[in-house]
Parts: sequence; C-alpha cells; structure tokens
Amino acid sequence: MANSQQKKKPSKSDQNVVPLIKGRRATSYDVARLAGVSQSAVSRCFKPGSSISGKMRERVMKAAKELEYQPNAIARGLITQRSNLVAVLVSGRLNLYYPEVLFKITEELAKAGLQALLFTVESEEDAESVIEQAWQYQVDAVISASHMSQAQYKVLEKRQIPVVFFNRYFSDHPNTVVYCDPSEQVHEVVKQLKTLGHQKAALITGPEDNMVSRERARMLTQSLDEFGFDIVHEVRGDFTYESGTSALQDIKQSSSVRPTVVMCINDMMAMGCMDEARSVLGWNVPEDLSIVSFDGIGMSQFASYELTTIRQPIGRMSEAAVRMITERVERPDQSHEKRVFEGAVIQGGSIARAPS
Amino acid sequence: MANSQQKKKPSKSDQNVVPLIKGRRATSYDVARLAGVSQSAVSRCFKPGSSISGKMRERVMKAAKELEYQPNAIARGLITQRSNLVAVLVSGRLNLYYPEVLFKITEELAKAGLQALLFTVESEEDAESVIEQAWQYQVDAVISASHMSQAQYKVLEKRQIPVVFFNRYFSDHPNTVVYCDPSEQVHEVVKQLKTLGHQKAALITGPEDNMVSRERARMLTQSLDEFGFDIVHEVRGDFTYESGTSALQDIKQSSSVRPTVVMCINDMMAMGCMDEARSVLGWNVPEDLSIVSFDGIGMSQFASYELTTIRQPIGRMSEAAVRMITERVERPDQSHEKRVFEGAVIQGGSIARAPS
DNA sequence: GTGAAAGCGCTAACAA
DNA sequence: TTGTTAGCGCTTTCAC
Repeated sequence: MANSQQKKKPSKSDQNVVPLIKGRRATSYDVARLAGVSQSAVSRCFKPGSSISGKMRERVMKAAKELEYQPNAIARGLITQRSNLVAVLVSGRLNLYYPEVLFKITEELAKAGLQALLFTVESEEDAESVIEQAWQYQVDAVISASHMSQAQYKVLEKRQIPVVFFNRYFSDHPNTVVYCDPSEQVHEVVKQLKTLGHQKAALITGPEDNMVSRERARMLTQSLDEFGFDIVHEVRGDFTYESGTSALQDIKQSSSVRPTVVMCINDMMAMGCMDEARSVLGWNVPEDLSIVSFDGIGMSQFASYELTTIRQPIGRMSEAAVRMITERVERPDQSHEKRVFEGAVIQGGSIARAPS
Repeated sequence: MANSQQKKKPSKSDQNVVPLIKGRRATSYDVARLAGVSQSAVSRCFKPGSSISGKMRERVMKAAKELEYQPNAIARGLITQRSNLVAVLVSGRLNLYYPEVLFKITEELAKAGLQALLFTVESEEDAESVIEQAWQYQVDAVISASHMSQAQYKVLEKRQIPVVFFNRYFSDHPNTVVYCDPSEQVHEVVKQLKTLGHQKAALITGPEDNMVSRERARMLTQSLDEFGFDIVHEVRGDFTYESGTSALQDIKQSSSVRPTVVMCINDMMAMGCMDEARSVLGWNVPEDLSIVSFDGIGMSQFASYELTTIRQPIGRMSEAAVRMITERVERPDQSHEKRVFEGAVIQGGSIARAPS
C-alpha cells in the first residue's frame, strides 16, 4: 500500500525493470519501454495533430491501454504553461441564481476541454485570497460572477490572466464582459404596469456595492419616473429570500402610502416578498399587490410563485463567457470585448390591475 | 504581450540578467537571485515548518513580495505527488439539493487547503469520462455525490485514489461513506401520520438505479407496513419539481382510491406535488392531502411550502466528508469507514389530520 | 517520422 | 541553517 514514497526512477538505461509497481501510475516512459519506442513518441501520440505513423500510434496505444496510461495534465501544464484550469468565482449566498450559472458554465468549460476550479467568494477579503489561490494554481483564466474590486482586477490584469466578468463590469476601466441588459424589458414592464393603473411603487434593491443591483435600480427608477410613478419607498436587501420578507415588512411599516407594486432586484427577494405578503400580511398577490423582479431562475416559475420577471439568457451568456475565455487563452493580446444580451420578460402571474 | 513563448531560462550561472520580463511570472530562481540566496532557500521559506533563520526568511520574503512571487502549485504538485485538488462530482442540476452540498463541501475543502475541481455528472457515461479527467489532473481524492457504478469505483480504487461517497455506497464492496440514515425519522413521521388518522399513502420515488431513492422507499414501505397503511400507488419521478407535478397527476389518475398522504423521496418533487395539488387539482394541502419528504433544502421552508421533511445535516456531513478525505490523503492505507448521521424531522405545515 | 536531450518550477535528500 | 543536486512527467526543439 503505502508505496507512494518509493523512488522508482525509470530511466532509459533502466531497460528490463520490473513491470509496474502496483499503485504507481504509469508514465510515458513506462509506455515507451513496453512499446519499445522512445518516450517522445508516446508524447506525440497523445498530442492531436502531430505527425506520427499509423503503426507507431497503434503500438503505443496498445501499450498505453495495457498500462492504463493517461498523460499527466499537471506535468503537461508545467511545460506548456497552460493548466487548462479556469477559476470560477461565484457567491455561495443563498441566491439560487448562482448555482444555475455555475453549472452552465462548468458544462461549457468541459466542452471546451477546460476544468472549473471552483471558488466561493462571500466578501471582498475572500476575493483577495481566492485570487492568490487561483494564481498559485496557474489558472489560465478567471470567470467572475462574484464580487471583485477594481484593485483586485488590476492584479489579475497585471499578471496577464484573462478575466471575464459575468454580469458585472467596471465602466471606467477596460474589461471583458458578458452582460444582460434588461433596460428594454424594464421599460416594457413599467409601461405595462402603468397601463394596469399602477402609480405607487416600492423598490427592493440589493447591496449598495453591487453593480447589478445598482444598474437594475437605476433602470427601474428611470422608467418609473418616465411614467410618472411615485416611488413610495426603497429598501435595501441582500439578495436572499429572508431579506425579501423583511423588506416587505419594512415597506409596510415605514411608508404612509401603500404601494400597489413592489419591484425586486432579484427573484429570491421577490419570492420572500410574495410569501410575506400572502402568508403574513394577508395581502393577495397579485390582486392587492403586484410584484416584479429579475433573473428568471428556475424556481421563480414554480406554481406557487409564477413571478413576472425579467429573465437573463443564462445559457447563452455562459456559452459566450466560455468562448471569450478560450479566445483570450489562445491569444492573450485579444482586445477587450463586452457582449450584451437582451433580457426577456416572463409574463408570470404576479402582476394585475392595480387595486382601487 | 504575446511573450508567453519566450524562453528565458534563469540559471544560477545567469547572474546579472535583466530584471523581470514584464508578463513572465517570477519563479523561485528569480526570487533567489534578487535576495542573493539559493533557490532552495526560497522554497523552504514557503514551506511551513522548515528550519530557516529569521533574517533569511526576511530577505527572501522581501524579494518575493517585490516580485509578487507565489509558489507554483502545479510544479509543487508534480514533485510532491500531491495536487491538493479534489474532484467533486455532483449531478442533478434541477435538484437544488446539490448546490447546497457543493457549496458546503467547497468551503470545507478550502479550509483544509484543498481546491475543488468541479465535475457535473448527468449520466453514467459522464461519470466514465469525468473519472478519466480527474485522473489526468492527478486529483488527490474524489468526493462523489453523483452517480457512480461499481466498475467505475473499482477503477478509482485500483488507482489508489481515495473516494468518499456522499449519501450513497455499495453494500457489497468496502468503501468510505458519509451517509444520512433517516430510518428513525421515517418511523417517527409515519407513526405521527397514523395518529393523525392517515391510512392510505402514495409514494413518489426516484430513479430505480438510485440508491438514496431505493433506501428511502424501502424505509417508507417498511414503516407504512408496520403501521398498517395501504400503499395505494407508487410512482417513479426523477427528483425534479416537474416530475413531482406529473407524479401527482399520475396518482390521481391511476389509483381508484385517493391517498390522504403522499410521501416524496425528496423535497423538489414534494414541492412540485404540493403545487400541483393546490394550483391544478384544487386540493388543499395539508387539509385534503398531507405531504412528507426528504432533504430539508433551504427552499423547502419557504412560506409557500413549509414542508414537513426529514432533514439531512448537510453541514456536518460535508465537514465529515472533507475530514475523511484529508485523513486518507495523508495516509492512503487508512481503512474504510462509514459515518452515519441521523436525520431530523422538520415539522413543517404540510401534514394534518386525515380528511374523513 | 523518430529519438536524444533540454528543461518547465519546484521539493527534498544530501553535504557542507 | 544553507547550498548543491537530482529529478517529478511531460513537451519540444533539433538532429538524423
């Protein structure tokens, strides 16, 4: 068993050595010896597109199969300066938007022959150490769907590690981004609400330092203004279900005027809000209160919620993110790029004519 | 820019070479040269617990900081035969149980200085290729919360890669496992249902090849028998919300007798079931129909659902899984172990006295 | 098309 | 305590 310590060096002078010590993994030397060829021939066999004769390939592959040989990706990475590892940074928060994104991205990475090295980032300090970790592991690139400060980004930039931001970016610094711009849909929804007779809205936003939240809030405010809405109250949540419930309580308590519609920056909070309205405050949704939100995560369409929400095309965004990654890994001098996708309104059942 | 190709070999004979080519990352040689010490001294400085003098450490660290040096984990892995990478295999994108487990495990791994290499496994063929991938990346261990056949496990075993199964195991083959045994709680809940006057139950199970599902179904059946229940129908789902909805339709259609309680193998299906009952069939839950399930995922306690469910202690299980991993990475000859955690009944609001 | 040899960046035995 | 040296397993010129 504990033979991982053994020093068994297979050198070319070491011709008729014992087969393979059980438990030690076969190297290209082992395969070469068994096949009676040079080690570099073995290497070539496993590199697509190298010039090699048919019978050589056959002999090598036979030996490889026998020894269960698979090239060592770590060693390969050392020499090629390419680890094929991509750091994926997500927030582990209870916002179920992240798992959806994470799984999609991982899948796309796998298709491109890349591995996802997963990092959960909760705070800015986390991001700090995560970036160092990723750097130690020689990741070829970083996909960030979590918080990252500009200073932290600059570290990565200086180290020439391609970074793709997922749904966030720095407006005053060039960077590569996939982004969902829901402004069109926000306009559309607000207009629809106006038509339905709404006029008093409340907002549930996210943390101040979060760009997605800021942007969405800005768009909402702008459209609401445009259509002459009163914003009776604005509460800050933290993207979680729980913060949605307490936000609605807050709205009820602190605003003298009751809103007819609550606009939430993400689905999770909207669900909290909806549940609080129905189960605790006894307000019917959408009859007494309309609710609108963003993301379009899977569970937002469960029959208990059926949110009217502005969906992000997560699948296409993930695909784009990975493509941008691969392009930049191939050609590090590739210029920055921002790919913007439109949102899409999911007409759920959470809005109705304003109560009179 | 595209200077990743440059060959700039820093050898000790290469004393007064240009500073650092911009973009090339600093190696221990660079640090050694700048600090005027040997390369191995640098290496030692970054290995905790090596004997080194204070002023040496200081000098090296100063140079390291200046060059933003961080040891190359890939190169280290090559020589130490330890990548510090752990493959985490999860599946069931649509079952929100997995993200919870995944994030917890990743966090625990990070605490132990290990990195999660994420693999999503949807089918048995996936598992096949994932195992090869993981092997290529020299992962130190595997945590499997997804499907894996015994043959596949044996491959890993033969290669001496420690595997910890999360909530599944092979009964006819030794393996290391964290497991949640809810039998006690199943008994408790069924007894409670009996007390509430229930007698006709339906079961919604998972895929036949899934052990968790089989086990839970077995326990349910056993307890139901014990308390003299009639099992009026049994449907197979696939762990998703949608399959929960259609399962209930199935139950309604195919059983002549209407059950007073539906027992679901996991929360997601229970939520689908509940929504279908309420929104489509117009049955009140729990007044007309009680629902019971397993897992205790976060959203099962949202106000719209408040499932009565048997919770798994995911936090403690993840902790245990990672501990078992680290132990086995340290000492590969460590014997197999099975750590079994009790479930816990969450008394939600999805069960009530049986309708008469 | 194939083999020899150099080295990717690091750790660890061994000497000093 | 420090430096020297030999590789970890692989890719990649460079000859042949």
